[in-house]
Amino acid sequence: MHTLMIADDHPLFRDAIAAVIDAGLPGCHLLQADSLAEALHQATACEALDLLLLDLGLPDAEGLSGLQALREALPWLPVVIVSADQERHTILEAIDLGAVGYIPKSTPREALLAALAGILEGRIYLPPDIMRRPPATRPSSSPADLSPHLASLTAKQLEVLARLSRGASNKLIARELDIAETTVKTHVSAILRKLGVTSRVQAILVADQADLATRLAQHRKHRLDA
Amino acid sequence: MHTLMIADDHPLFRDAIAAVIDAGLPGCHLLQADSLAEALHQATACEALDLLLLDLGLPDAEGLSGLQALREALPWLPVVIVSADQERHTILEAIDLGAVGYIPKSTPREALLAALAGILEGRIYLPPDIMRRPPATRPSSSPADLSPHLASLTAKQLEVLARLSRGASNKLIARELDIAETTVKTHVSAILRKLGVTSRVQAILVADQADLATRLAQHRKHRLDA
DNA sequence: GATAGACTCCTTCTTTGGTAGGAGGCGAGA
DNA sequence: TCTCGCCTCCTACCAAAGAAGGAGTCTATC
Repeated sequence: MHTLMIADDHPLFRDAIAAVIDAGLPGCHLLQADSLAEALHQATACEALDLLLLDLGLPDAEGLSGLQALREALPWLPVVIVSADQERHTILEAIDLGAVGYIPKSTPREALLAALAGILEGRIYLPPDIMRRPPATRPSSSPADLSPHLASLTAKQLEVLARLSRGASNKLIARELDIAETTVKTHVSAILRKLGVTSRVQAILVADQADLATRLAQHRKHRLDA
Repeated sequence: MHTLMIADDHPLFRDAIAAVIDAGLPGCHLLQADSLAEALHQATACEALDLLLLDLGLPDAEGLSGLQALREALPWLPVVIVSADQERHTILEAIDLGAVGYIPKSTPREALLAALAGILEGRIYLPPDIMRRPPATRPSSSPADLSPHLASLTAKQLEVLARLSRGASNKLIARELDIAETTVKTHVSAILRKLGVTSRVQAILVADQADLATRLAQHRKHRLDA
C-alpha cells in the first residue's frame, strides 16, 4: 500500500502515531527517523516513500528550516507537518514552503486518520478549527510613513507598480489591466516622477524597500472604509 | 439542507455553477449576487447562509479586497474563493484572510463538488495540483544550487549583474567598469540568455532570489584562492 | 456650475535596451 | 602549437521605454 515515514525525536510519540496509523490505515509500511539528517538519509535511499510526517522541533532543525531543507533536497517528497504549534502564521508558512498539510498534535485520532487519508489521495489538509477562526487582528497600519513617495501614488499607479515589480513589460501590463499601452506609459511616467527616479528598475527597488504589498492592502482597506 | 450564495458578475458563470451544484448537491438552496454590495446585502438578510462562493473580479471589489471586506463585516460567514487566478500567492493570501477554500475556475466539476462537500463538512480546500508544486520563487540560502543558471555566469557577468541589480543603466555600467557600452550589452545579453529571461528587470528578480551578494563573494574568494 | 484630480488615449520624438553577427586579443590546457 | 572560452569591441537593426504635449470623460467637491 503506502510507505510513510515519521520524523520525530520522541520515540514515544513515534510509537503512538505509528499505532494509530497501523490501526487506521492497515497495510502501510512505516519508517521512523529521530532527526532531520536521518530522515534525509532514509528518504534518499527509499524511492517508494509516499509521505513524510515531519515534527517541528527536531534537534537538528529549528522550526521550519527542516521543512525548507527537505523541500530543496527532495522536492518530489510530500511532507506533512505534525506539530504542537497551532499558530496560524506557522501553518501558512509551512504551506507556503510546500508542505501538503499541517496536523496539530492535539488532533483527535479519527481526524488525524482522515487527514492522512486525504493527503495520500492528493488533497491538502489544514486544521479547520484553527484556520476558520478569523485572523487575530493583525497589527495593521503603520502610522509613520517612511516613504511619503509611495503614499502619494494613486490606486491605479500602485496596480501598475505591482506589475512592474514582477518584471512585466508595458505591453503585458496593458493586457492585464485591459488598458492601452500608452496609458500604461502615462502611469509609469507618473510613478517615476513621484518616486523621484528615472527608470522602472529603480522604481522597483524603491517599491520593494517599502514593502509594496502591505501598502496595496492598506489602500484597498482605505477604499472600503470610505 | 444547505444554503449557498454565488457572487459573480457573469450571469452565465453563475448559472453554470448553479447547475453543477443542483446536480451534485441536490436540495441545496442557492442565492445569487452580481456584486459585492449585493452579496453583503443578501448575506446580512439571510441568517441561514452556510457558504458564500466569491469570485475575484467583481466590479465593486478588486482582487482580495472583497474577501477582506466580507470577513470584517460578516466574520461568521464561511467564504470560498472561486477564481481564474491560479497564483500560489493569491491562494495563500486568501486563506490568510480567512477564506475556507480556494477553487480555481478550471477545476473539473467532480473535484468542485467534492471540494464544496468537504468545505460544508468543515474542512479547508486548497487546489492540490497548484499547492503541491514547489514554490516557484524562494530565497534559498542552501549550499545546494537550485539555480544552475546563476552558477554558469562568468565573473564579469556577475559584476554586470550586480550593477543591474542596483538599477544602473548600460551606460553607467560601462563607465563604472571602464569598458564600452557595446561590451556591456554583450554581457547583458549573455546574462539574459543564461538566466532564461527576456529583460533586465526579470534578470534582477532572478538574481536577488538567489542572493547575488553571496555568490559574488564566493566567486571572488575562488579567484583569490587560485 | 465651476474646479480639480484621476483615468483614459493619442501623436511625436529621443533614448535606452536588446539581438545578430563578426572579429581580434589573451590565457589555460590538450 | 592549437584550440577553446572569455573579454573586448564593432556595425546594423529593431523593439521597448520614457518624455512632452494635448485632449476627452467622469467623479467628487466647492
